Amino acid sequence: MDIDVGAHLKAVRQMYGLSQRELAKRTGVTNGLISLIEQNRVSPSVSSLKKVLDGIPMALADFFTFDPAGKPQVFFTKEELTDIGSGAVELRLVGSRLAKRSMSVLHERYRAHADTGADMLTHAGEEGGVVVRGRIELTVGGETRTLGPGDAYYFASVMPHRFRNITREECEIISASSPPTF
Amino acid sequence: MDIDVGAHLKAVRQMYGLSQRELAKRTGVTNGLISLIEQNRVSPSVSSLKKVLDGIPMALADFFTFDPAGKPQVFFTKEELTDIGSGAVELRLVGSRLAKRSMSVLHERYRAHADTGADMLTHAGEEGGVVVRGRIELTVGGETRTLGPGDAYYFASVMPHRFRNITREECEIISASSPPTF
DNA sequence: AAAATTCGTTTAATATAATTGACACTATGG
DNA sequence: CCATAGTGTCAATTATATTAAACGAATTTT
Repeated sequence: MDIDVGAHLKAVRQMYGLSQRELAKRTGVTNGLISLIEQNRVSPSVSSLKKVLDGIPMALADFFTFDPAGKPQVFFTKEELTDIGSGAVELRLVGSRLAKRSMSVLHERYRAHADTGADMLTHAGEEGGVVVRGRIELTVGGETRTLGPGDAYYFASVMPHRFRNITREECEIISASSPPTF
Repeated sequence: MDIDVGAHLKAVRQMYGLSQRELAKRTGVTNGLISLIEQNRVSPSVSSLKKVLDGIPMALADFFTFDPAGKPQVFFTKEELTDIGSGAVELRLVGSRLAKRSMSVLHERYRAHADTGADMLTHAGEEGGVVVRGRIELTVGGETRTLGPGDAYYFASVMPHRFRNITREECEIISASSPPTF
């Protein structure tokens, strides 16, 4: 098991300040079962795990993506964004590159004629963003469009994609990827 | 059950061109069980579902977010963003509210003195964003900060949080939540 | 202090999931 | 036409999840 279902459930339950019995009452399963699950002495059926999570409430998908980490930094001034610039494309990540999280939020700046390259990017997860300033040419899975301020995109990152600034002006984008790319 | 685990597994399996027996061989689970699961005649334990998905391979989280439907929209003009405005806080979602995805990417606009309310929000997942224009006062887990253009935030959404525009000018933010809030 | 809550854990009984080994069906080829 | 190998399903057995009730420890009440 790559995830410790028991510890995970316990963390989630406690984060919501619920006792095993309180949670049990809202869910239609017994407190004893919740105890056994949290000790990893049984592997709950999907249907009972669903019942338990319904009482929190939390979706199954959320449970398996949930990260019960510590207390990371919340606020970031623009100077505190970690710079992961690579040439003509300046990338500023919200939060540490190392911290465990479920997303990358990025402030991207494409200089004039910046290009992520012809050998299209492709990786796991999904990404989306909104253009804040300037114009960008985006190619996703064969299709190409030019987006201006206020325009947006969202796609599964397995689709080959490429960002090109075909103008003489800088272009700024706020984007997010899940799971984190950086 | 809000999701049909059986049909879901069948769709995933067939998408990868595997027979029940082929999949069973790679997973350490019997073909009979796979048959029963797909007919929804049993609710598999998390451990057995995990074993099955390992043979594909696919993570549990991916399984529950997976959408066996067609290909979604990638590009969005600002007019195509789906408006989910609620009074003084204008929210524009990238992509459909219904489509299955792993994030919400939002273009948020806080009118003068807009406030998400004193009864602090709290929900599953994580959210982050960057301020594009104006200033916003953000409270997360007891701590309060005022952020300006280029500043950013990132936190687990279970922490009680509140957004307030305490200025006379509009404030614009690009944000993302994972898993999707909307 | 003793009694009453509340907490998480445990045990024995029961319900259900999972395995095994067969079955019926389809297709392909000798 | 029969043989062989593929598919998904099913009945009986075994293994395991789940229930209901009781337990001991730690707090709170009176």
